[in-house]
Amino acid sequence: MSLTFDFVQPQPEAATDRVTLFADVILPLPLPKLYTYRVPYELNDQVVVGGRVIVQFGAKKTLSCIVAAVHENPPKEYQAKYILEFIDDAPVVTQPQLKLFRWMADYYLCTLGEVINAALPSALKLSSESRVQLHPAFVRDESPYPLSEQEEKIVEALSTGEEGKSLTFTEVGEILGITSFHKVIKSLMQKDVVFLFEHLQDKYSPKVVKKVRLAHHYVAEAAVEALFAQLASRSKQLDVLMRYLQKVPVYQNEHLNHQGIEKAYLTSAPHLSPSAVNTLIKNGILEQFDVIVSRFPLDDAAEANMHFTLSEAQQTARDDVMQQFQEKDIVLLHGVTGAGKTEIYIDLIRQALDGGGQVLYLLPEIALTAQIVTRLMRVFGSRLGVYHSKFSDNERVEVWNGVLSGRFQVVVGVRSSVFLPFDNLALIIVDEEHESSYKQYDPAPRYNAREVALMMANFQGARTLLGSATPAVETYYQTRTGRYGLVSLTKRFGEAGLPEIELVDTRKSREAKKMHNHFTPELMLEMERKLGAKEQIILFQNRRGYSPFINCLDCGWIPKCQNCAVSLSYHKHAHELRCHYCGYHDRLPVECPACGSRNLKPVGFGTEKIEDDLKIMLPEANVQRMDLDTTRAKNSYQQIIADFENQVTNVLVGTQMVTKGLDFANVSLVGIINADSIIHYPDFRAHERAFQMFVQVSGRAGRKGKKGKVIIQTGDPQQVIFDKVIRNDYLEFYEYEILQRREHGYPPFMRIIRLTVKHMDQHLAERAAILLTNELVDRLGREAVLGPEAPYIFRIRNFFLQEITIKLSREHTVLKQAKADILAAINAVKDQKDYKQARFVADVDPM
DNA sequence: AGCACGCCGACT
DNA sequence: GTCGGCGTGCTC
Repeated sequence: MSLTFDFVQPQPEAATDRVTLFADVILPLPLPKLYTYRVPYELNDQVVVGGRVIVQFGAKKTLSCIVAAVHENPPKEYQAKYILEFIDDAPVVTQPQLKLFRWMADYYLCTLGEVINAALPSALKLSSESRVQLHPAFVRDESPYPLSEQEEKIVEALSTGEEGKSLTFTEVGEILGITSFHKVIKSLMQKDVVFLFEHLQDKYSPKVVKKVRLAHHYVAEAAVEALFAQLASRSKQLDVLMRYLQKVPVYQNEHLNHQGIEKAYLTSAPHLSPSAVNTLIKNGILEQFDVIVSRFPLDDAAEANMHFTLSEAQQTARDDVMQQFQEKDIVLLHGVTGAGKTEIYIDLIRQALDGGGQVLYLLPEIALTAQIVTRLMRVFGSRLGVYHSKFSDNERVEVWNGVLSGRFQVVVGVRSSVFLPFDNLALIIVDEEHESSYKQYDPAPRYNAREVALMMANFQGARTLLGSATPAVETYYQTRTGRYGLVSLTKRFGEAGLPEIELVDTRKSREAKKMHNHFTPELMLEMERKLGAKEQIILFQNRRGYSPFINCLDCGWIPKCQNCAVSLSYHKHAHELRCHYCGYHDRLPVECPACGSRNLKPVGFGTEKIEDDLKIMLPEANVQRMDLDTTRAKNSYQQIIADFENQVTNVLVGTQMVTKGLDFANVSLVGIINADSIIHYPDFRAHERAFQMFVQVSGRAGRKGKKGKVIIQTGDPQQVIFDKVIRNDYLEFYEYEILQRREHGYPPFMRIIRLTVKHMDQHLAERAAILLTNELVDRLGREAVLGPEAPYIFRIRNFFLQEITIKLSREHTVLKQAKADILAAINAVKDQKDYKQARFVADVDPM
């Protein structure tokens, strides 16, 4: 498939309206190619590449889609349908984005439609089933924007009837009696009159801030003066008024008044009295109103008021990065945890902004906390946009449009922020670049945001700074080949020493019958000691739930998931058995369904059991658990962090979540309950992941000058990896690991593409996989294709799985041809009628 | 992804 | 004899 994105500018000459234009359009569907629609003559000047149009697709569907190219070549085999409506007069997807999206579709073996689908917030997708609702902050007749007659009609329709009434787009069209109603909806959304109705909306309670502004009849200059005269003897009220005018100079620009000011601001200085403010409101001089704000405060005043100074080491590192950017586009900042990388980032961001460019700061989801956002807000104020997956769709659109309009020059965000419409990037920062959560797995595109960021920087001539305490082996390798620059920061900020790491042999303790549940005497003793000293503890156990399975002691029966080939995990709190792969859950049976015995015993342990045991063994401690189960609700994550920060809780038990980006000053002990399950994972990256995990958790121990302690429980303390963890010797770990990778032909020396064949019928899944393997071998050669093989968990959601691993050399030409071959091989199998129901998933660079 | 068209089982 | 099951193919 070849796509062109060349924008054929409609000619401004008189002949324009004679030209027949066609638009190639990206439909938000997993279709392998673009579709061509015809532009109505009279609307030739309205086509915009990157703008949205509404088209009829198939017999029944009208869809909004993105114009990818405009040209004059009528399709030969079919009659193009007309575009029904143009929504945008400026692109919502920019040219650089289209280029990037096309690269993503090619590289990750998916369709452009899938990329667009993942990229656009659904509010920009406008399907005809979408619904709109009056914006909670909208007050009739008080809108700052004039409404057209049509817009008034919709407001009328939405405000008659019960609170929170909503209309579908189709209904809006019916009310207006026109088919081109999308522009009206877009305009209403822009004016904050309506917003997209989301089904989850009831869960979303917007944060409301009380604001005040001058009543409108006082806004004119003469009126303000009269007001001063009127209040001459009320000094308290004058103070308030002065402060308001200082902040909102309505005498310079009357329109400033509409936005008003936070009520709290008027009472924030000691000489100001809240009662004076209330009196002014009561007398109708000020008026109070509510505004819905996003979770993170925008504060213009905070701008540039944070002039922290970098330590000497930080300055050196910063200068070094700058130096290397002269020659290299990509630099790795390898800094131990707690070395103060964030300050360096902030400094570099500031410089990039001063140069007039945009900045993207990527963080893994769990590291994008209120802590870091508040800190960045303080420096960058309203120029900072925040893109987080927990935000509502409307908030995401706000960031999207803010980037387009130039309102947001810096965005701090998660994986999906690589989709935002940047067109002038100067710097991208990928913090914790080794994190596997940068890789999206489930719906296509199965992209790695780090790699996409690098490509985006390449397209836009930006520099990329990768940051990590434990860089991915692939990344570090690139510093060795000289492709990436390298800057190392080895000292912890504030001279806090690295924690002391102790290995404890669980096998010995178990043999000596000294284990207290899953705790060695050493860990128990240390916990008691730290609690006595009023210090805090983090315990890491990489498995949620109470126990990974239940076992009948009499007949050996183990409950299994009915959809997947896994045992069901026991969740004691919910009193349930759950499948961690498909979400199936059931009540815990009272007796064994196989033999009727009541001897059902949990085997193994997860975070929930650790929490439970601790509550009994250390009754005086306040234990909190942090894992997927306790953080599902919207604010629970923040709550757990806050409680631990404020030392309401003493012990935090958690999964991976506790290892990332959280700084707690009072933590002096970190315990890894079971290191072995992490090391012995059947995957070539197991050692790397283990090393990263251990070093990252250890980094949580001991900050602010205190030396922390880490206890690692393992059945085999002799394993080579521990030695490197204890000495925190990344380099030694790297040298060891890179040898393995070279020897066994893994990344960074080879590129891996994993194909998964899925079928409801086990036999057909196997047959299809064998057939596909043969097709692949024919095209790529025997040595490039491994498998097929049933994965460890060979059945998920009722689909039997077969995996084929393809190893390719990293040369671009090889890769390009190989991908074409892979697609051809898949199609060759798909076309056989026996395998019509087989599904094929390609994962490029799997993690 | 949807949605229509089409060919085989249990019902008025 | 039909209604409807979902398997297959198409949508500019």
